[in-house]
Amino acid sequence: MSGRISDSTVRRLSLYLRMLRDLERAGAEFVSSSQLAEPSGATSAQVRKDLSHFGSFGKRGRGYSVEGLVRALEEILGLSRSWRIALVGVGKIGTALLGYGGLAARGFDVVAAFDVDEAKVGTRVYGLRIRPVTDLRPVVAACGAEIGVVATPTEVAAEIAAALGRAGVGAILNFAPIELSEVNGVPIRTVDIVLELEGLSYLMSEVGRRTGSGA
Amino acid sequence: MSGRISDSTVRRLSLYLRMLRDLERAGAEFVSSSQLAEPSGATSAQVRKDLSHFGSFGKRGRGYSVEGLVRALEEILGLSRSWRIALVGVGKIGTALLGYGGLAARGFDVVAAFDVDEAKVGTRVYGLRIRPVTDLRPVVAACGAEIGVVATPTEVAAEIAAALGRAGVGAILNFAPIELSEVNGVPIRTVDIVLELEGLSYLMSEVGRRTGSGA
DNA sequence: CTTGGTTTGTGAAACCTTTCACAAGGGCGG
DNA sequence: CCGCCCTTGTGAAAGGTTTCACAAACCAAG
Repeated sequence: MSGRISDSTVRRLSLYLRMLRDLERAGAEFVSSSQLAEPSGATSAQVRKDLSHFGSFGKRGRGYSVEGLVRALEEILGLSRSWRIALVGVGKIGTALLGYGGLAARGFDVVAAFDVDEAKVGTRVYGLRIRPVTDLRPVVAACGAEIGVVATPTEVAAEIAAALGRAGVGAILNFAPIELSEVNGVPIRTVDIVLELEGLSYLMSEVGRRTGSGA
Repeated sequence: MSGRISDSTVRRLSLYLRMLRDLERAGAEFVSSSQLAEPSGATSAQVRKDLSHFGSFGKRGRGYSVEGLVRALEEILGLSRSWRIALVGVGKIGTALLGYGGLAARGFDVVAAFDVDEAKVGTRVYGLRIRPVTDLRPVVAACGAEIGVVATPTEVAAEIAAALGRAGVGAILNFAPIELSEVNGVPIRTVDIVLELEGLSYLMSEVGRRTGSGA
């Protein structure tokens, strides 16, 4: 058990947890690895292997206790607590995030928002007062945000990420289309919509090449 | 050469292309695999291996012609043309996408937008008229959209994705926090912000466990 | 208590991706 | 034309992830 856990495993654990919470709400007592596997497109063996990295949670012949596994996965994923988010950049994406209730519902609270635009600073967006980026460090420290979100133009994304790291966040989620390298052990994950679209573009073109020229 | 190309390879190709375009704008003539590798966090060997799946683009001793490789990658990724997008769901994320100039700038044009909300239907958002979802099939067919974007609530995401598939799109980008399985050979890629945050939550908790209890 | 049906946990095998290391090729100065 | 230096393209090795397959364990019924 244990060792270094791959991103794909962690990703699947989140998906299992989602399904488990649905099952819990529906009043299910036990669930098998094959039931758990279906919605995430995994196999039952994969579910068992994923869980086995962290311990032994099931009963042979019976499956997993829904409630028990929910608690275990919340513990593993760090979701038995809530996290505070500092958002930098209240443009289109930033605003969409502030208005997205799904975050708070899952334990991710945006507790501070920053922008350079003086016209925005001081106003309230979905109830949260926008602060000037110049106050980033003290405000992040004061409100104890653990996660920084970069929703700025590409040009300043790296700089802002570094500033968030210095301000003390433990992880960063980046929406700018640029690959940021982790600084000071602060992991950075990038959500890059254009990259996803380009991936789809490749797949569609590949099909064309395959069926088109292969005839 | 060729065969099945992995997602990670395609992803990196996009990143190489980005850097190459920057280099082209800056007037560079040639680039080496190691220069190309740096911004995407890859190694020079990986760059060469990635490219080798599609052919032989470099000159030994010299590197790759920037312009030549830009054209080659655009061809490979299907980016020497532009793509038409049909957006379903003009809520917060949908609106942010409509306003995001970065899409059109990179050849992804949103040509149709749909919503169920009658208050929104008929209005214009960033210049685009919102259509009722009931018109999805004919409108998508008429405007020839190749990519569908699902930006609806989770509950209807699967249904909308299926409808987009039937309407004739070749690929789907999904923003709802649900794993959708590809239907009819239409690939679906999901951008799941909560999943990313949970991944970061895991990493932060892991560090805590490692340093905290390992003492 | 024993038998039978079921499902976990897990080594081993298969598969896939990344890294290594070097021969082959190309340009340039002399 | 020659020799030197540089960088590609690529088999082979290493490393990682997924799938397989089965013994061990559990429950329920008789």
